[in-house]
Amino acid sequence: MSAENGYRTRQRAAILQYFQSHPHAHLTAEELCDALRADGISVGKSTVYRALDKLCEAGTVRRFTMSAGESACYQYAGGTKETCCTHFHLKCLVCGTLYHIPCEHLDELSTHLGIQHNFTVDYAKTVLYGTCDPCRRALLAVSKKSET
Amino acid sequence: MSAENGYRTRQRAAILQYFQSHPHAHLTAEELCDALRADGISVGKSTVYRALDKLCEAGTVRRFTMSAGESACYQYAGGTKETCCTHFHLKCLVCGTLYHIPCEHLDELSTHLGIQHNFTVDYAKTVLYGTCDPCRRALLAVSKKSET
DNA sequence: TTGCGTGCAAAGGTTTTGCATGGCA
DNA sequence: TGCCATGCAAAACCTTTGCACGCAA
Repeated sequence: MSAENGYRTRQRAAILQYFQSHPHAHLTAEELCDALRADGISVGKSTVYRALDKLCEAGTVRRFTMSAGESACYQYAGGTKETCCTHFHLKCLVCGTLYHIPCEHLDELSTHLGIQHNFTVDYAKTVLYGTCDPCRRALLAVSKKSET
Repeated sequence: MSAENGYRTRQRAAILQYFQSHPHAHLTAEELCDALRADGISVGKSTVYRALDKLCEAGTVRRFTMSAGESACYQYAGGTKETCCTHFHLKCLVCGTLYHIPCEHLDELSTHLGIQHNFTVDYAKTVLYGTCDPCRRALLAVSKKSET
């Protein structure tokens, strides 16, 4: 369709470069704005949103939505679409950490869904929510404390 | 904690009854508002939000978040907490339909994640996104058409 | 009678849009 | 030169909150 993504500007280059040098960062539009400013490159908020939209369309960046009303988080999806599109993501609801899980079991799941349920899972948009090990332990510790 | 959910009012009764008579509906707060008005029961928007919050807390209703900026969707979760908390949900990104998939394969998945990856999946908050069969076919048809 | 529930309006937050200017090609 | 990108401000959007009044218990 459109191999051309438009003009190459200072702002877009900065945003792309930020993601490339922080491939595991997942941050909101505002946080990205701040990070860029910290790097000495001031970019308007609207520009950040517009650039993120384009990057999402191109598949370069992925957008995660937690709960409505909160900011969406963006993360680098790799130059090649394979980096984060061939495995599932686990997001801890407590600490917010995003875990990348390339696992055969999960591949089987999507195959199963495709064959048995006629549903094509979009790895790029799907995030499994739950609680990671460190946080579960921490929660248990807290709940024991409060049992006075 | 609180077996008592407060007063029983005309508005709350109407909302609960709506969900009970439309157990598979998943709609936004605004849509619920409109549906109630159509039934002859006018309920203020804030009241709907407040009631939905309570129902979510109680586990009677679940809240789905699609993408940031869009409205959250609410759906009846049944009187017993088990109805929708023991299986996964598939949401079609094209038509928006929510599919309930109680499937052994998916149970295995969560067991696997718990044992192998120390991650506790929250069924209530996790939705797998993708494309359902009818929509995939429709998309294929469209893309063939545009190949002039 | 007490105090929660309601509804309106206003505030809060994130994201989008309009428009004049600036920069890429 | 032409056109897209930028950035500011304002708008749009969903949701929450403040406050006076009404209704359940």
